[in-house]
Amino acid sequence: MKEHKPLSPRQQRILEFVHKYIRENGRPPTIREIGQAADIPSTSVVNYNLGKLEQYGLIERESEVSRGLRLTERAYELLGVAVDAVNGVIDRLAGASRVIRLPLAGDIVASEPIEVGSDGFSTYDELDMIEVTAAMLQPHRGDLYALRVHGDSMIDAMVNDGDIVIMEKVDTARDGEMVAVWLVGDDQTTLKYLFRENDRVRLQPANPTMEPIYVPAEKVKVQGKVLAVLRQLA
Amino acid sequence: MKEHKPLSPRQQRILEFVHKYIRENGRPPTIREIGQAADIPSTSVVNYNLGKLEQYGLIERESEVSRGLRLTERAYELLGVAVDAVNGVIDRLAGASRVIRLPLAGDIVASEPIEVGSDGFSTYDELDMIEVTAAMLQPHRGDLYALRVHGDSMIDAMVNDGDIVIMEKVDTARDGEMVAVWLVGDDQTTLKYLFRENDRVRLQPANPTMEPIYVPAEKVKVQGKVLAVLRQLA
DNA sequence: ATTATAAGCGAACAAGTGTTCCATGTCAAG
DNA sequence: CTTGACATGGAACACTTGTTCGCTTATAAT
Repeated sequence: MKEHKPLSPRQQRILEFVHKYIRENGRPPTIREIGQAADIPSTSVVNYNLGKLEQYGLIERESEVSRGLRLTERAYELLGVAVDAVNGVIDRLAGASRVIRLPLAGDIVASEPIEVGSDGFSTYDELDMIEVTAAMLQPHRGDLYALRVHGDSMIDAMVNDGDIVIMEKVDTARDGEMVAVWLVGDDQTTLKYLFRENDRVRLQPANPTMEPIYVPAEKVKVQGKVLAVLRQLA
Repeated sequence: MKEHKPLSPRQQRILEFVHKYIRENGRPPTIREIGQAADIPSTSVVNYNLGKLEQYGLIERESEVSRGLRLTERAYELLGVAVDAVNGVIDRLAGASRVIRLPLAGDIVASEPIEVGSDGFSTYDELDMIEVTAAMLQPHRGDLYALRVHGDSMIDAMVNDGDIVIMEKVDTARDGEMVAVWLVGDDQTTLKYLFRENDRVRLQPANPTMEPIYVPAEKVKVQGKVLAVLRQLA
């Protein structure tokens, strides 16, 4: 029978961190990552405490292997996650609609109009999908798709190179909505807030320090409505 | 659109091995373990082929991190595990939650430092939670939390009033990472890319048309690392 | 046949990560 | 108060693991 003593606060923190790290990163943490998370400045103290957790049967270690650490069944019981895990899975399966998968339909660059298929994107390779939580998106009628921004030309829209823009496939928009428009004659796609003023259109940049542009209405082709912008930092 | 070519036999073997190894070991394999399993005697050939799989969107890698490798959704689908038994589904869901709930810990404004609870955000109202898909986030060690931007002061970070910033609670950062820093003396929070240069810090705006600022290192307090920016359009 | 590109390979190097050493501090038992 | 067990911490070391270099071979395109 393995020894079973109360865990020290540090050991408790280590165990919880390891569990969370594995769940969120798909691999165990390093000694140094554990030390940082548990406020232990010395790798030897982390090693010592891991030795204790191993002695208590809560973890298994592999010698001289990077990330050679795993939680045992006993650890999961101690952490109370067996039941939580099942409930979590049921919750997630039931709530599957909370994640929406969208086709990453291509790039958006200033010098080209947005090209999308006319049949609901079924022509796209289904493997290029983006997942977003439903809460990120407004109610919408048109099909949704995602575009990745290519280049610095969308800076006035507060959109960076590499950002992902979630679009609704519409060709009309209400005043105040942010849209992707193709400017006929200028041969340019731009993302701006759209306002109709008599027979021209005011296109208002998202950056409040920048001035709007005014374009004859017939030169503005709405190509989609912007619902969200997603930016991952490398 | 990501390149999508038929996988070479070696790439197929690598992918299958990686999947099996993760399932059976609870962590990704090393370059050398992959080489041994796929009969590839050279780590640079393994590295080359992993680069190809990454290019095809089948894996994600992390530079200079041991076992810094993960399979993407696309890879799981290509491997045909989406139609596997419930066990497989639970395995995937338990192993990599697709939705992560984060506390919306408050606002970020230029004139105040970021204030976060010291006890893992348990003090926050559970109704103020943000959900993001796991794919949006880099692997991380610190706790995560979300802040809503208040005001126009983050424009140089390409972040708008009302945007949500996903933060990792760290107080140190590597060069090139985007961080929230409190500038002592200036009484200002700013979001910028951080680079150390001798005894001062270069803070580089996200907007490529803007110039960096240089600050003595002791006046820079890192308050968190920016992992993602989410923007909902009204 | 030639050329360009893709893929392969061994070796060295760089960086990450686990282990060990040694000294010090804390605490409980006697 | 002393002693022994336990825990801590910094530093160095040993080893693991990822990346790069320079070259060769294979394959596809012309």
